[in-house]
Formats: sequence, C-alpha cells, structure tokens
Amino acid sequence: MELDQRIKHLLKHGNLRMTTVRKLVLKEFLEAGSIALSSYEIEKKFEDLDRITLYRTLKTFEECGIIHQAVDVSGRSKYAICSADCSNHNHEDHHAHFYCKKCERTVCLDDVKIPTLNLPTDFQLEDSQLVLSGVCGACQ
Amino acid sequence: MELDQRIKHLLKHGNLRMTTVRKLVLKEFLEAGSIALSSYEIEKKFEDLDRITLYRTLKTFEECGIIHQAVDVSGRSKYAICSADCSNHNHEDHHAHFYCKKCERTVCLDDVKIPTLNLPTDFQLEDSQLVLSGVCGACQ
DNA sequence: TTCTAAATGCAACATTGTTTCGTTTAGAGA
DNA sequence: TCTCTAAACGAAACAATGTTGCATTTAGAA
Repeated sequence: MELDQRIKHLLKHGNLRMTTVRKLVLKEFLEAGSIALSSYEIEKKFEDLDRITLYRTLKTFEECGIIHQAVDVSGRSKYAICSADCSNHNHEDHHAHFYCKKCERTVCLDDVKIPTLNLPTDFQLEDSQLVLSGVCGACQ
Repeated sequence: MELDQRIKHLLKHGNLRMTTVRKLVLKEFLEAGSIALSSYEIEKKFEDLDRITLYRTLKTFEECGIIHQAVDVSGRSKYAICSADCSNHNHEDHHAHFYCKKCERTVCLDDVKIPTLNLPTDFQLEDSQLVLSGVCGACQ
C-alpha cells in the first residue's frame, strides 16, 4: 500500500482526525520501520513542530495501538510503529528491543520474542519488556 | 554479618571513604534487600540529605558494583543492592525485575535469570534488562 | 596533628514531560 | 458548499529528574 494510503487507513482505524501534525509524525514512523524514534528526534526534524503537540500525538498513537513504546536504557522513551496485530489499548508486539551504545539507536527485534518465564506464584504478570544492549551491526 | 560491618566491608571493598551520607544510603539498600529504591524515595526519608550528593552517591555505588540499576517502566530509575558476585564495573546480576503497577515497587527476581536469546549475527550483545510488570502478591 | 585529595553542598542549568487555557480546525450535518 | 462544535493545536507555566561548576568541608594517610 502507498504511504499516504497507509497513513489514512491507520488514522481512520484509530478514529483519529487527519491533522497535519499526525500525518507528518505517522509518516516518520512508517518510514523508520523497526527503528524506534524519540520525541526529540522527531522534533528536531521539523522546526515548526510544537513540542507539546508532539507529546500528545505520541500518547494518542500509543493508546490507539499505532505505535508502541520501547523502554530505553538511557531513560528517554522511544516509539516504533506497531505490527498489524495491535489495536486500541491492546498491544501485541511482545518482541525484544536492541539499544546500540554507539549510535544510540533502538531497533525492534521483531523475531526475538520474549520467552515466558516461571514467576513466583503470587506475581500476576501483565507486561514484559526486554531490552538488549551492545553494539549494532552498522557500528562495528 | 552485622549491618555496620557489612557497610564497612562494602565501602572498603569499593575503595570508598566512609562518609556519613554513604553509610546512611548504603544502610537503606541493605535493609531494602531485593526491593529497588528510587532516588526520590531515599531523599524523602532523610530531610537534610542533599539531592545532588545523593545522585552522586548512587552513581558511585553503581560504578563500584555495590548497587545495580533496574530500568523502571515509569522512566525513573531505581537501584537495588547487588549480589556478592558483582565487583567494580562488572555487574553479574542478570536477573529480571518485577514492577508492580499498584504499589509502584520494583523488586529483584533473583531466581529469574534472563535467558540467552538468538540475536541476528551482526548484533554484539553486552547487557540485557528484563522488566516484568503486573501486580505483586501483596497488592492482590 | 597536619595536609590534601575526595566528598559535599549550593546555585544554576538541562532534559523530558505534563497541565491549563484560549485559539484554530477537521469533518459531520444542514 | 456552508455552518458549527468537539477535537486538536499552540503558548505559557510548571514539575520531575538529573547534571555541571565551584567553593567549602572532611576522611584518613603521612
């Protein structure tokens, strides 16, 4: 599907209005693919993009199952486009993320699923995040 | 071993001076055991403990292998006392952490080791962090 | 006891994110 | 196509978390 079509489809599916900012931001995520983006990275790409609006856009996208958050070792949060299985308030992308200490990029390892582990019985598990870090292929 | 003895031993082992702040903070971690503490939690426990000094103390302890950082889903970082195997700049506690969404506590799951996973060959793995979240036993 | 490098405490700053509120705009309905 | 309203936006102010620079204090070696 063409980019503009995918953008339209995703926003419609999430019951979101087609605003300039949303189209702009969503395009970035679609183009980034499995690379997770921080708010700052998106912000500096578009000079006249309001910081606050951007934060709200990210939050909205996350709630609609369009993007998912990847906990970053550095503390700042990054986001990447979801797989098709995600929907409103129901993220299905239980894959690991890799953080490269050199280029500071976070990528989704879509094929590395988080294994199920035996927890002590009194813990009720809801989510799990696995962050691997080291040096990525491009930086070696 | 008694608490004061352990504090002395740990600081000596890390080549750190026995200062008031360090003894105070280390005592907190030893008493907390597998429960990870945030900077804020420690800060509010001691009214006249300087925020900046505390941050520096935490950093120093981490570098010396006395405490380790547990990436928190909420973004703020928490720390917990290391197992005996850790040493300067060489943390050996590759266990998962559990974050309770109700009480907002993070605990070390010392028995839940992070499994080794097959990464694409061009990734050079150095660290891994596994954060499980849900509701802990005490909150159910 | 003296002395110095290490540790502390304060001020100022940086980053990341939220809240409030007035203004603009998407898009549903006439 | 035009009107209208709820949704989205933009600006200011604030909050949480953490860092840097620098002058002062202190642990502990000599």
